Amino acid sequence: MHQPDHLKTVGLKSTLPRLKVLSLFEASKQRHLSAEEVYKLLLTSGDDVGLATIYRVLTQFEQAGLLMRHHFEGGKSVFELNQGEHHDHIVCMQCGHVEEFYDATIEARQKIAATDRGFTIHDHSLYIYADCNKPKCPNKIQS
Amino acid sequence: MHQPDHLKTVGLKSTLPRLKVLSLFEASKQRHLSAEEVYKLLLTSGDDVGLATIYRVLTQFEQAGLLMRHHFEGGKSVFELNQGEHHDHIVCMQCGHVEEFYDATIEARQKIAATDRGFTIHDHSLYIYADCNKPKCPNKIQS
DNA sequence: TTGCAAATAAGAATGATTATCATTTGTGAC
DNA sequence: GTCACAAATGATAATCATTCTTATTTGCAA
Repeated sequence: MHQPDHLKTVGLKSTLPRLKVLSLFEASKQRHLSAEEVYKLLLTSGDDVGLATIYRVLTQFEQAGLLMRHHFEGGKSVFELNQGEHHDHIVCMQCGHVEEFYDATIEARQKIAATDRGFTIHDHSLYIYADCNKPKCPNKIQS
Repeated sequence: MHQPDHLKTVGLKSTLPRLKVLSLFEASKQRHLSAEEVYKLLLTSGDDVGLATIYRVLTQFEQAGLLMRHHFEGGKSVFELNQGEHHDHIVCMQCGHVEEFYDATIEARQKIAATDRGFTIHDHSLYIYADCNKPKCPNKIQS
Protein backbone atom coordinates (compact mmCIF):
# COMPACT_ATOMS: atom_id res chain seq x y z
CA MET A 1 0.00 0.00 0.00
CA HIS A 2 2.65 2.48 1.04
CA GLN A 3 6.31 1.92 0.40
CA PRO A 4 8.34 2.31 3.58
CA ASP A 5 9.59 5.66 2.35
CA HIS A 6 6.30 6.82 1.00
CA LEU A 7 6.61 9.79 3.32
CA LYS A 8 9.66 11.01 1.46
CA THR A 9 7.72 11.16 -1.78
CA VAL A 10 5.47 13.77 -0.23
CA GLY A 11 8.34 15.80 1.15
CA LEU A 12 8.34 14.57 4.75
CA LYS A 13 11.22 12.92 6.57
CA SER A 14 10.23 9.42 7.50
CA THR A 15 10.46 9.66 11.25
CA LEU A 16 9.26 7.15 13.78
CA PRO A 17 6.21 9.09 14.97
CA ARG A 18 5.05 9.74 11.42
CA LEU A 19 5.44 6.10 10.45
CA LYS A 20 3.51 5.00 13.51
CA VAL A 21 0.63 7.34 12.83
CA LEU A 22 0.46 6.28 9.20
CA SER A 23 0.50 2.56 10.00
CA LEU A 24 -2.17 3.10 12.59
CA PHE A 25 -4.52 4.50 9.96
CA GLU A 26 -3.65 1.68 7.59
CA ALA A 27 -4.19 -1.00 10.20
CA SER A 28 -7.04 0.43 12.25
CA LYS A 29 -10.41 -1.18 12.13
CA GLN A 30 -11.88 2.23 12.69
CA ARG A 31 -11.48 4.35 9.61
CA HIS A 32 -12.20 7.73 11.22
CA LEU A 33 -9.96 8.79 14.09
CA SER A 34 -9.56 11.95 16.14
CA ALA A 35 -6.19 13.22 17.35
CA GLU A 36 -7.01 12.08 20.87
CA GLU A 37 -7.95 8.61 19.62
CA VAL A 38 -4.72 8.29 17.66
CA TYR A 39 -2.83 9.36 20.76
CA LYS A 40 -4.52 6.79 22.98
CA LEU A 41 -4.27 3.97 20.47
CA LEU A 42 -0.54 4.52 20.10
CA LEU A 43 -0.13 4.66 23.87
CA THR A 44 -1.97 1.37 24.19
CA SER A 45 0.31 -0.31 21.68
CA GLY A 46 3.33 0.89 23.60
CA ASP A 47 4.33 3.55 21.10
CA ASP A 48 4.02 6.74 23.01
CA VAL A 49 4.11 9.78 20.81
CA GLY A 50 3.48 13.24 22.25
CA LEU A 51 0.02 14.64 21.72
CA ALA A 52 1.45 17.81 20.19
CA THR A 53 3.29 15.67 17.67
CA ILE A 54 0.11 13.84 16.78
CA TYR A 55 -1.59 17.12 16.00
CA ARG A 56 1.36 18.35 13.98
CA VAL A 57 1.67 15.11 12.02
CA LEU A 58 -2.04 14.89 11.30
CA THR A 59 -2.02 18.41 9.93
CA GLN A 60 1.06 17.69 7.82
CA PHE A 61 -0.51 14.51 6.47
CA GLU A 62 -3.62 16.43 5.61
CA GLN A 63 -1.61 19.05 3.75
CA ALA A 64 0.36 16.34 1.99
CA GLY A 65 -2.89 14.76 0.86
CA LEU A 66 -2.39 11.53 2.81
CA LEU A 67 -5.30 12.18 5.15
CA MET A 68 -8.58 14.02 4.94
CA ARG A 69 -9.93 16.04 7.84
CA HIS A 70 -13.61 16.18 8.73
CA HIS A 71 -15.61 18.19 11.21
CA PHE A 72 -18.42 16.05 12.51
CA GLU A 73 -20.54 17.54 15.25
CA GLY A 74 -18.83 17.40 18.60
CA GLY A 75 -16.18 20.04 18.08
CA LYS A 76 -13.23 17.81 17.26
CA SER A 77 -11.59 17.01 13.95
CA VAL A 78 -11.51 13.44 12.69
CA PHE A 79 -9.16 12.12 10.04
CA GLU A 80 -9.29 9.31 7.53
CA LEU A 81 -6.95 7.94 4.88
CA ASN A 82 -7.31 9.78 1.60
CA GLN A 83 -7.79 7.08 -0.96
CA GLY A 84 -8.72 9.31 -3.81
CA GLU A 85 -12.43 8.89 -4.18
CA HIS A 86 -14.50 11.70 -2.72
CA HIS A 87 -17.40 10.73 -0.51
CA ASP A 88 -19.80 12.15 2.05
CA HIS A 89 -20.68 10.81 5.48
CA ILE A 90 -23.61 9.55 7.50
CA VAL A 91 -22.88 9.66 11.22
CA CYS A 92 -24.93 7.75 13.77
CA MET A 93 -25.79 10.10 16.60
CA GLN A 94 -26.18 7.20 19.00
CA CYS A 95 -23.05 5.11 18.54
CA GLY A 96 -20.84 7.31 16.39
CA HIS A 97 -20.75 4.75 13.59
CA VAL A 98 -19.78 6.40 10.32
CA GLU A 99 -20.81 5.23 6.88
CA GLU A 100 -19.61 6.72 3.61
CA PHE A 101 -21.58 7.33 0.48
CA TYR A 102 -21.24 8.98 -2.87
CA ASP A 103 -24.09 10.35 -4.91
CA ALA A 104 -23.27 11.75 -8.32
CA THR A 105 -26.56 13.62 -8.49
CA ILE A 106 -25.86 15.44 -5.24
CA GLU A 107 -22.39 16.35 -6.45
CA ALA A 108 -23.73 17.69 -9.71
CA ARG A 109 -26.52 19.70 -8.10
CA GLN A 110 -24.03 21.29 -5.73
CA LYS A 111 -21.89 22.42 -8.60
CA ILE A 112 -24.93 23.89 -10.29
CA ALA A 113 -26.09 25.63 -7.11
CA ALA A 114 -22.70 27.29 -6.77
CA THR A 115 -22.06 28.29 -10.37
CA ASP A 116 -25.62 29.58 -10.77
CA ARG A 117 -24.76 32.09 -8.05
CA GLY A 118 -21.39 33.01 -9.50
CA PHE A 119 -19.32 31.03 -7.01
CA THR A 120 -16.30 28.87 -7.75
CA ILE A 121 -16.35 25.76 -5.56
CA HIS A 122 -13.25 24.92 -3.58
CA ASP A 123 -14.67 22.21 -1.44
CA HIS A 124 -17.79 21.07 0.29
CA SER A 125 -18.84 19.04 3.27
CA LEU A 126 -22.05 17.08 3.63
CA TYR A 127 -22.78 15.28 6.87
CA ILE A 128 -26.00 13.43 7.53
CA TYR A 129 -26.72 12.94 11.23
CA ALA A 130 -28.95 9.95 11.87
CA ASP A 131 -29.68 6.79 13.83
CA CYS A 132 -28.04 3.72 12.35
CA ASN A 133 -30.77 1.42 13.74
CA LYS A 134 -28.31 -1.44 13.90
CA PRO A 135 -29.03 -4.12 16.50
CA LYS A 136 -25.55 -3.74 17.92
CA CYS A 137 -25.87 0.04 18.24
CA PRO A 138 -25.00 0.64 21.88
CA ASN A 139 -27.18 3.72 21.90
CA LYS A 140 -24.49 5.74 23.46
CA ILE A 141 -22.23 8.33 21.91
CA GLN A 142 -18.66 7.14 21.92
CA SER A 143 -16.26 9.61 23.48
CA MET B 1 -42.59 39.66 13.30
CA HIS B 2 -42.29 38.73 16.97
CA GLN B 3 -44.75 39.90 19.55
CA PRO B 4 -43.02 41.58 22.47
CA ASP B 5 -43.65 38.51 24.59
CA HIS B 6 -42.83 36.00 21.93
CA LEU B 7 -40.22 34.64 24.27
CA LYS B 8 -42.85 33.54 26.72
CA THR B 9 -44.54 31.42 24.10
CA VAL B 10 -41.41 29.31 23.90
CA GLY B 11 -41.07 29.02 27.65
CA LEU B 12 -38.45 31.68 28.31
CA LYS B 13 -38.81 34.67 30.59
CA SER B 14 -38.60 37.81 28.52
CA THR B 15 -35.57 39.40 30.07
CA LEU B 16 -33.62 42.38 28.82
CA PRO B 17 -30.59 40.45 27.52
CA ARG B 18 -32.77 37.98 25.67
CA LEU B 19 -34.82 40.73 24.06
CA LYS B 20 -31.68 42.54 22.98
CA VAL B 21 -30.18 39.47 21.38
CA LEU B 22 -33.40 38.66 19.57
CA SER B 23 -33.85 42.19 18.23
CA LEU B 24 -30.26 42.20 17.09
CA PHE B 25 -30.88 39.18 14.89
CA GLU B 26 -34.08 40.72 13.58
CA ALA B 27 -32.44 44.04 12.81
CA SER B 28 -28.96 43.00 11.74
CA LYS B 29 -27.90 43.42 8.16
CA GLN B 30 -25.74 40.36 8.62
CA ARG B 31 -27.86 37.27 8.88
CA HIS B 32 -25.21 34.94 10.30
CA LEU B 33 -23.61 35.97 13.59
CA SER B 34 -21.19 34.33 16.01
CA ALA B 35 -21.44 34.73 19.79
CA GLU B 36 -18.46 37.08 19.75
CA GLU B 37 -20.07 39.18 17.03
CA VAL B 38 -23.33 39.43 18.94
CA TYR B 39 -21.37 40.47 22.01
CA LYS B 40 -19.48 43.20 20.19
CA LEU B 41 -22.50 44.51 18.32
CA LEU B 42 -24.44 44.88 21.57
CA LEU B 43 -21.47 46.58 23.21
CA THR B 44 -21.30 49.02 20.32
CA SER B 45 -24.97 49.89 20.66
CA GLY B 46 -24.49 50.58 24.34
CA ASP B 47 -26.24 47.47 25.55
CA ASP B 48 -23.58 45.53 27.33
CA VAL B 49 -24.54 41.97 28.01
CA GLY B 50 -22.04 39.55 29.51
CA LEU B 51 -20.41 37.17 27.07
CA ALA B 52 -21.46 34.18 29.16
CA THR B 53 -25.05 35.34 28.91
CA ILE B 54 -24.76 35.62 25.13
CA TYR B 55 -23.62 32.03 24.90
CA ARG B 56 -26.35 30.88 27.25
CA VAL B 57 -29.06 32.80 25.42
CA LEU B 58 -27.95 31.67 21.98
CA THR B 59 -28.06 28.04 23.08
CA GLN B 60 -31.49 28.52 24.65
CA PHE B 61 -32.78 30.17 21.50
CA GLU B 62 -31.43 27.31 19.45
CA GLN B 63 -33.17 24.77 21.67
CA ALA B 64 -36.36 26.80 21.54
CA GLY B 65 -36.20 26.77 17.76
CA LEU B 66 -35.76 30.53 17.40
CA LEU B 67 -32.24 30.27 16.02
CA MET B 68 -30.30 27.74 14.04
CA ARG B 69 -26.68 26.96 14.75
CA HIS B 70 -24.13 26.28 12.04
CA HIS B 71 -20.53 25.15 12.09
CA PHE B 72 -18.75 26.78 9.20
CA GLU B 73 -15.03 26.18 9.00
CA GLY B 74 -13.13 28.30 11.45
CA GLY B 75 -14.05 26.58 14.68
CA LYS B 76 -16.78 28.89 15.90
CA SER B 77 -20.55 28.49 15.82
CA VAL B 78 -22.66 30.96 13.88
CA PHE B 79 -26.36 31.50 14.39
CA GLU B 80 -29.19 32.72 12.20
CA LEU B 81 -32.91 33.30 12.69
CA ASN B 82 -34.93 30.16 12.11
CA GLN B 83 -37.61 31.18 9.69
CA GLY B 84 -38.90 27.76 8.97
CA GLU B 85 -37.56 26.94 5.56
CA HIS B 86 -34.56 24.64 5.57
CA HIS B 87 -31.64 25.67 3.43
CA ASP B 88 -27.97 24.94 2.92
CA HIS B 89 -25.06 27.36 2.69
CA ILE B 90 -22.35 28.51 0.33
CA VAL B 91 -19.58 30.29 2.20
CA CYS B 92 -17.01 32.48 0.45
CA MET B 93 -13.56 31.50 1.69
CA GLN B 94 -12.21 34.93 0.86
CA CYS B 95 -14.66 37.37 2.40
CA GLY B 96 -16.89 35.16 4.51
CA HIS B 97 -19.99 36.12 2.56
CA VAL B 98 -22.72 33.52 3.06
CA GLU B 99 -25.43 32.70 0.56
CA GLU B 100 -28.29 30.29 1.17
CA PHE B 101 -29.79 27.83 -1.23
CA TYR B 102 -32.29 25.02 -1.30
CA ASP B 103 -32.25 22.15 -3.74
CA ALA B 104 -35.09 19.67 -3.54
CA THR B 105 -33.16 17.08 -5.50
CA ILE B 106 -30.27 17.16 -3.06
CA GLU B 107 -32.67 16.83 -0.15
CA ALA B 108 -34.39 13.87 -1.74
CA ARG B 109 -31.16 12.09 -2.63
CA GLN B 110 -29.91 12.49 0.91
CA LYS B 111 -33.01 10.86 2.29
CA ILE B 112 -32.56 8.00 -0.14
CA ALA B 113 -28.88 7.61 0.69
CA ALA B 114 -29.72 7.32 4.38
CA THR B 115 -32.74 5.05 4.20
CA ASP B 116 -31.03 2.76 1.68
CA ARG B 117 -28.49 2.11 4.40
CA GLY B 118 -31.04 1.63 7.15
CA PHE B 119 -30.49 5.00 8.80
CA THR B 120 -33.13 7.37 10.11
CA ILE B 121 -32.15 10.95 9.38
CA HIS B 122 -32.18 13.43 12.22
CA ASP B 123 -30.48 16.27 10.53
CA HIS B 124 -27.87 17.14 7.98
CA SER B 125 -25.46 19.90 7.17
CA LEU B 126 -24.19 20.83 3.75
CA TYR B 127 -21.65 23.60 3.37
CA ILE B 128 -20.09 24.56 0.08
CA TYR B 129 -16.81 26.43 0.44
CA ALA B 130 -16.08 28.62 -2.54
CA ASP B 131 -14.98 31.98 -3.93
CA CYS B 132 -17.87 34.39 -4.40
CA ASN B 133 -16.08 36.20 -7.25
CA LYS B 134 -17.94 39.38 -6.42
CA PRO B 135 -16.19 42.64 -7.40
CA LYS B 136 -16.54 43.91 -3.85
CA CYS B 137 -15.05 40.75 -2.33
CA PRO B 138 -12.24 42.11 -0.17
CA ASN B 139 -10.32 38.89 -0.61
CA LYS B 140 -9.74 38.62 3.06
CA ILE B 141 -11.36 36.37 5.60
CA GLN B 142 -13.38 38.39 8.04
CA SER B 143 -12.47 37.73 11.64
C1' DT C 1 30.96 8.96 11.52
C1' DT C 2 29.67 13.52 12.02
C1' DG C 3 26.96 17.83 11.84
C1' DC C 4 23.04 20.13 11.47
C1' DA C 5 18.58 21.23 9.96
C1' DA C 6 14.35 19.29 10.88
C1' DA C 7 11.41 16.88 14.15
C1' DT C 8 9.94 15.69 18.71
C1' DA C 9 8.22 16.07 23.68
C1' DA C 10 6.54 18.51 27.50
C1' DG C 11 4.27 21.89 28.98
C1' DA C 12 2.68 26.72 28.50
C1' DA C 13 -0.51 29.44 25.84
C1' DT C 14 -4.64 30.29 23.08
C1' DG C 15 -9.46 30.63 21.60
C1' DA C 16 -14.04 29.17 21.95
C1' DT C 17 -17.19 27.71 25.05
C1' DT C 18 -19.15 26.15 29.60
C1' DA C 19 -19.46 26.03 34.71
C1' DT C 20 -19.63 28.39 39.22
C1' DC C 21 -21.67 31.40 42.30
C1' DA C 22 -22.82 35.67 44.30
C1' DT C 23 -25.97 39.33 42.87
C1' DT C 24 -29.92 41.08 40.28
C1' DT C 25 -34.43 40.81 38.13
C1' DG C 26 -38.94 39.15 36.13
C1' DT C 27 -43.33 37.56 37.70
C1' DG C 28 -47.07 35.49 40.04
C1' DA C 29 -49.40 35.84 44.61
C1' DC C 30 -51.27 38.88 47.77
C1' DG D 1 -48.74 48.09 43.45
C1' DT D 2 -45.58 45.35 46.60
C1' DC D 3 -43.24 41.13 47.98
C1' DA D 4 -40.83 36.89 47.70
C1' DC D 5 -38.44 33.72 45.32
C1' DA D 6 -37.12 31.15 41.55
C1' DA D 7 -34.84 32.09 37.48
C1' DA D 8 -31.47 34.88 35.00
C1' DT D 9 -27.35 37.52 34.77
C1' DG D 10 -22.35 38.90 35.05
C1' DA D 11 -17.67 38.21 36.36
C1' DT D 12 -14.51 35.08 36.42
C1' DA D 13 -12.62 30.50 36.77
C1' DA D 14 -12.52 26.19 34.40
C1' DT D 15 -12.52 23.15 30.40
C1' DC D 16 -11.55 21.26 25.86
C1' DA D 17 -9.39 20.99 21.60
C1' DT D 18 -5.63 22.71 19.50
C1' DT D 19 -1.33 25.45 18.71
C1' DC D 20 2.99 27.56 20.23
C1' DT D 21 7.58 27.57 22.53
C1' DT D 22 11.83 25.81 23.48
C1' DA D 23 15.15 22.67 24.85
C1' DT D 24 16.47 18.10 23.34
C1' DT D 25 16.69 14.39 20.00
C1' DT D 26 17.03 12.31 15.44
C1' DG D 27 17.04 11.35 10.36
C1' DC D 28 20.04 11.79 6.81
C1' DA D 29 23.42 13.78 3.58
C1' DA D 30 28.29 14.59 3.19
